[in-house]
Amino acid sequence: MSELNPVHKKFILHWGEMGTRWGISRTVAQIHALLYISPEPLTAEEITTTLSVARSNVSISIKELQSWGLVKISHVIGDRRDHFETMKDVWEMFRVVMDERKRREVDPTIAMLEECMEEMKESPDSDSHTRERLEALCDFFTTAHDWYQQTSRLSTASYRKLAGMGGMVLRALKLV
Amino acid sequence: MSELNPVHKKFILHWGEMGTRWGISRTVAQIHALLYISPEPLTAEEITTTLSVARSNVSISIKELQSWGLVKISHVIGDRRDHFETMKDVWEMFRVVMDERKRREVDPTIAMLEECMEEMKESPDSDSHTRERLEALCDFFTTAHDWYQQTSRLSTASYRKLAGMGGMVLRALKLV
DNA sequence: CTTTAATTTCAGAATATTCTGAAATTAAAG
DNA sequence: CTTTAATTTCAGAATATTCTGAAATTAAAG
Repeated sequence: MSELNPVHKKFILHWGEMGTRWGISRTVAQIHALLYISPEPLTAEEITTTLSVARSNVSISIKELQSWGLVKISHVIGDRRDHFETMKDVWEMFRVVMDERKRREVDPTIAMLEECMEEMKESPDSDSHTRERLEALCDFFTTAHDWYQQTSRLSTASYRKLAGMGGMVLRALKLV
Repeated sequence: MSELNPVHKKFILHWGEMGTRWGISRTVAQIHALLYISPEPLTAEEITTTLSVARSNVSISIKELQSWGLVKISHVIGDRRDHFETMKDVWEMFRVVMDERKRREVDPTIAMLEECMEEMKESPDSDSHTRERLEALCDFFTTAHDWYQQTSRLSTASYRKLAGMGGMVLRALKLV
């Protein structure tokens, strides 16, 4: 895995670019891509040489991936270095990312909106327009949050089943 | 709307920060927040003074919001300036954002994965591990894509209904 | 305890992004 | 056509982010 073929390169570079569009640093996303296609866990040193980035950058980026719950340390007997690997189940991977984004961004946003609405109670007559808008947003986020709570713990197989039945479900519910 | 009260400020600042976490510039997100809570369309000049940013920054940021389909121009008789407004339906708003992100990021990623798989056909025996991983990713994205195609055109009311029935649906499908 | 490999920290360099202000352009009004 | 308000463009400043390389720390091996 230390010499990348053209397909490896293409995938890793693309994944790195996508990362930057979603607020993830390029290196973090590239390391994730590399670990994802690597047949076995890699050491920090191997990642360094394969991606041509500084050793320290790899260290920090791996910490970041660990904080997202995307990378785990594994060890090899007779080798004292840390080896890193990422989950291979794509559905699980996206669930982990969604969970973390919910925790980091959606939850604080709901909290902020509730605080706003609390503060607006003190001057109840004025600014009914703002109240209305913030209520609509809060309502959206809490509904989405509830839906997510109900579905996020489904197994990969259930997700697939649900996705496959999409059209049927909607028709049965007379939503289409 | 040119003098912001504490709740307005809180909301706009928070929305701006959230933007940066998702690859949107702070000003772009703040303008979106301001227009969202504004009872009527605003001119670029009004946005400039309210948010204390350069006029040119407002111009560029509004172009960006327009490219996302989130901001529309409206006109007032007897006033030759452009007035800007954003949609007030939150569900519609997120649908528009999802559509655009799909177009800009998911579609190119699926295309990239398909290209990779095409290129790997030429050396079919080697690297079955990479092929497997890329196939899993491609499968995930296309399934999610299909599901999205089926559900994204639902009305706001249908979304709400579906979200409300979440648990029931899953039980009926024996997924829980 | 000493040696050495592995890892982390962190100041500052490199880079990328965002923003400003002046100049140029566009277009409405007269 | 001329004037003027409105808007856009864009070079470079300001800022934020990412990355490097050296130094410090940690911890395994002997």
